[in-house]
Amino acid sequence: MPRPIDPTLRRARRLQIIDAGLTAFARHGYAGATTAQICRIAGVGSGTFFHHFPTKNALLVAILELGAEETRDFFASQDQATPPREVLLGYVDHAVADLTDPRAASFITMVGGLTSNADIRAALQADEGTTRSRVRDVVTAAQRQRQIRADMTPDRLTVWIMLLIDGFASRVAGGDFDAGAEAPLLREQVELLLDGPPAPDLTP
Amino acid sequence: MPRPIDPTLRRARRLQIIDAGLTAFARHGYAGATTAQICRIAGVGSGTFFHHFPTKNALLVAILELGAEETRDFFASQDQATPPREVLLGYVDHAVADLTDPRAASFITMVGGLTSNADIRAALQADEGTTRSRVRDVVTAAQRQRQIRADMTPDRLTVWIMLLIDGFASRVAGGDFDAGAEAPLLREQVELLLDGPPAPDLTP
Amino acid sequence: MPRPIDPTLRRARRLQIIDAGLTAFARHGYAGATTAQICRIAGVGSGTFFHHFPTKNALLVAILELGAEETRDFFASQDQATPPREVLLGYVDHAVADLTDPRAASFITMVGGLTSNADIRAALQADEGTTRSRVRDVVTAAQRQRQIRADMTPDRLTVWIMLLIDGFASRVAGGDFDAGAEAPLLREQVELLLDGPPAPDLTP
Amino acid sequence: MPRPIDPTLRRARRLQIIDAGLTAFARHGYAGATTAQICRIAGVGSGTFFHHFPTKNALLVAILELGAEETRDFFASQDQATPPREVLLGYVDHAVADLTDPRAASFITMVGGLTSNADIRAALQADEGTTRSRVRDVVTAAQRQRQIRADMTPDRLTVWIMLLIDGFASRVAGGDFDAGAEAPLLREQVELLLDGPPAPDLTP
DNA sequence: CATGAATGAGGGTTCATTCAT
DNA sequence: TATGAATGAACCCTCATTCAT
Repeated sequence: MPRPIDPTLRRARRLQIIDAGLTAFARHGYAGATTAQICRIAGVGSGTFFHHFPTKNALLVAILELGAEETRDFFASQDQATPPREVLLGYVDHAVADLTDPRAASFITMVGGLTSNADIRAALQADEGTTRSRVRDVVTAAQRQRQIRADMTPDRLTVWIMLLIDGFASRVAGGDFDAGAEAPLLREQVELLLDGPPAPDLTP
Repeated sequence: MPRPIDPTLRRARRLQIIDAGLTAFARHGYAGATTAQICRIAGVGSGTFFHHFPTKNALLVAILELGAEETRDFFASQDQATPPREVLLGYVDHAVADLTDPRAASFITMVGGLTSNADIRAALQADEGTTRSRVRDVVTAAQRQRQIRADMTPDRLTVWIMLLIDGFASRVAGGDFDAGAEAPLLREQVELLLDGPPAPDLTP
Repeated sequence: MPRPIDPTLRRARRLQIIDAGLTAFARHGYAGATTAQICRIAGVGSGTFFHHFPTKNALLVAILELGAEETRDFFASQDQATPPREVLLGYVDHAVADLTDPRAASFITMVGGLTSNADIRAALQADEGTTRSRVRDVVTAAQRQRQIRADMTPDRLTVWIMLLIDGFASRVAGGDFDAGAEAPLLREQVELLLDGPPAPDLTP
Repeated sequence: MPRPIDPTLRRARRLQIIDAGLTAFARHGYAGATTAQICRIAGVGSGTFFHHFPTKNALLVAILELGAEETRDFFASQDQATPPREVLLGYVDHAVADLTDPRAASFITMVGGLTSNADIRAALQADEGTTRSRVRDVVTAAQRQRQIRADMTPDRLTVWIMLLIDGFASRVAGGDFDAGAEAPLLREQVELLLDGPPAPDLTP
């Protein structure tokens, strides 16, 4: 007899473990988090963990991929008619919304420091690459429509937008910051970046 | 037998190990770096390591304290006559200069994700506190002298300055960034922050 | 609900798993082979495996018993009229024929090193005992009929015959040997054993 | 201050662990023996084990290499004047002497069944190769001096000598055999092999 | 003071076995 | 009956730390 196994259940277990991993990684860093902790948080046995993820590494990669997917979804769901500048600011809001979960902030911050392992590095770059290429496309469009400054390459502007978000995440992770309350200032800061410094007053 | 040990030598060994620790922590994260690696990099035996630092923890704390001391030195060496606004921008430059060492960038980024251990957390907060109180004092002075915007509390402005530096560090650590080349834009962005958005054009 | 299960089918499944076990045990040794490997080779799920064998141990025992049964069958099928010496040499040929399957050679070799587990040891001894008692009976008969040397006890001769077969298996397992090509030499060697060294030439 | 560490001590510890490994491997097979058992037998902590051998694999390899070295030593210490035939029989005696230690017999038997791991396989082949090349050289010399049969290639004769020793080991390991008591018969059987079957009696 | 051998708790991972479907 | 998800004991190995030399 074949197996009437509900794939939804499997998916759910996977997400349960992914969520636990997010918590543990955010709390203790990657190397500092133990699979035992993750299992305890997820409420599963160690065997179950490795039934779903071949290694601890793979769990991290899965988390990153989930994040990349979310990013892709965000950009895919944007109305083509929305002005690119609005899309960029919308992305910032979207990112901030994620950072409302302090675990996400810590996770993002700690993930930045991961360089030792090869396949983690690869996954990180893939994740970054996803975001960056999406953002850069919108930046390029916005420049073409003269909605933002044109004196910086799209790539550079993209990196700076991500810089602001990273810095924001870092502060949220540090706990000296309420993501919600500071969101408007982040938006403002991004707009200042997109507009560039005001032209010097040349009135005689 | 007396100990004619040259305290200079001892200090040198200490710094040698501290430097190795910086390298290893930056490369593998705190938990990921092993004392064996650190010893190898420093060129000392494990026994020597534990002669100078009772604990791996203690090494991290020492590195943080060294950083805090540098920060104190920076502010202590400032000419009282320098306008506070200039001091702030000078601090940003100072921070960027540190980040030219990619190890420093990685270290700072990864240190942000450390929350599990009690005495590390304490050392981190002490380090942060040092910087923050120094910066806040200067911010306060600058506001009093109307050199920067006054619509944000000194604390909030301080955090945001540090946010920009953290974001910068994160991007340097990520490798998509040349600290030297991007420094001017960081300065510009800090100035935009300090000035606030330009008043809307009210000319009739 | 009745169980109209075809016992033939069940027997087939059993053999399928037994065959997979032979392969896996030969390839990785008993402890080194995993039930997962065996299941994969047999093309069944782990649940099915444990439906047929309560234990990995039990599978090994079953394989051994199958071998013992084959041995019993061989001797049972011998024509009573055949001279015992011929039966012995026939048994050697029979054993070599089995060893043409390199899995069998590896299996036999590795099984020799199994001493830790109690019920495995018991099964091994039972298997051995079967062969040994059958061979010994024939040896005894051959001695009585003066077809082979009489200066060794039947038991000792039996062990030495098995020694030659074991050594042969070991070399086949090692891969430096083609069972078919070397079979005649094994036969010759057994005959030398059965005859003993030639009487010294006493001719004046 | 440098280290006055006695390298003899290190060597002794190594041998202590090697001996424990021999015991454990012989008793439970390679995969079946646990590093914990080995440590217990050797009377050292697990850390010490891995201080001396990077892996369990490496321990097995070390044991094999020790054996190969012994074999080399045996042949190196042979007087050049000894007739090659005597050297061969001397080697057989030497091998039997080793097999007096039942652990050695079990170890040799179980090692024959190891094929899964790459570097173990390599070490095994190196070990085998050592013995085989030494034996073959002597066989060749003996043939040249017409001390043994010439109707088999040196390689083939070599393999058959090793076959007899392997079979002997297997029976010692099985416990149905006293190595010392059976040694003469092994010698006899080897001689039968070296001489070949007696020429058929052609006297009319 | 410097060294590295020794330690053992703990970490990631494997695997025989159970059981709901 | 057949399946494979779930389990946790046990495994191999790592690593911070201790201590005799």
